[in-house]
Amino acid sequence: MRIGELAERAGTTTRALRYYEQLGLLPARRAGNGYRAYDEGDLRLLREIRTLQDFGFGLEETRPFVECLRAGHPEGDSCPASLEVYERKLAELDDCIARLQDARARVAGQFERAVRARDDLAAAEQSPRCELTKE
Amino acid sequence: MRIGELAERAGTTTRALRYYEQLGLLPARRAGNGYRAYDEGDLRLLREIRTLQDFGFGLEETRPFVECLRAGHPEGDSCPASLEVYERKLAELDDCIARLQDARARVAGQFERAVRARDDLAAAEQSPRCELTKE
DNA sequence: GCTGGCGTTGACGTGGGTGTCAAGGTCTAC
DNA sequence: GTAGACCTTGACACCCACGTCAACGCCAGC
Repeated sequence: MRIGELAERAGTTTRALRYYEQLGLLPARRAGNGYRAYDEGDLRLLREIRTLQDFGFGLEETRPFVECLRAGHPEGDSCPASLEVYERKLAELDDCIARLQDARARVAGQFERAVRARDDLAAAEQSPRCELTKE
Repeated sequence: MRIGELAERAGTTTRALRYYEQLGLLPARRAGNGYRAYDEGDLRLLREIRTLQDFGFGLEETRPFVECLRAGHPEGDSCPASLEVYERKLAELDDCIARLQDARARVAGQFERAVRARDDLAAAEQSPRCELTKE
């Protein structure tokens, strides 16, 4: 299988595959003419990479999973190193979510305060009868 | 006030201030020698920028707030354009949080499945008495 | 033999907010 | 006058996962 076919079957691009090879993540054998040659195992590895990326993993974080599969294990997450990446990722996600929720709360607070200020001002301008009732 | 003093008082760097000027976000007057000259009003604008950045706003998103202040309003969020940015940001944060929570759930699911698989395998290896009891 | 569709490598661009360096000008203090 | 702290502009570096383009090689079909 050549690069174009693999890219299509995995739903990615040839550019990405060349990049993965450059990182040493998905090295390819070469045919006699210099073309990259892939097999079904590579497709499996590539699908593992894409799935993890979809979860928000960086490419380097997918490496333990790929190497685990390449070592012959049934799943990419059958190895301790992969489980550690899961744990690190969960902690990272929790931290990120917490920070975003904090930011959201602060922005919401500012927004509500600003809206109240605007409405108060509008009310004051619309009813200067307060002045009249005082007089 | 020159650039170094303003940067220090706002807790940022001269590099950032030059960048903001390049964006037209915080233009500076020039002294006779070509040095940038800032006043207290600029410090106020800069603090607005830093506060919003702290909330996760991009620099372009701070522009309506800065222009609102520069137009003489008491707060950066006294203008409708600023309120719109708040609303857009809240929607964006909600969307981002939801996607992260979804990713977190999926990773957690994978993690738990992988741990169970590992433990099942360990249990099977540790007690091959099943074989003996069969015989 | 020629066209078109594959493949190859290499290099630069993207975005955001700076860090850092180079090569110089300006001001203050001694 | 000179050292040192400040300022100026301009330019390149960073991160990440590629997109895009250039200039070329390989191969199948007509």
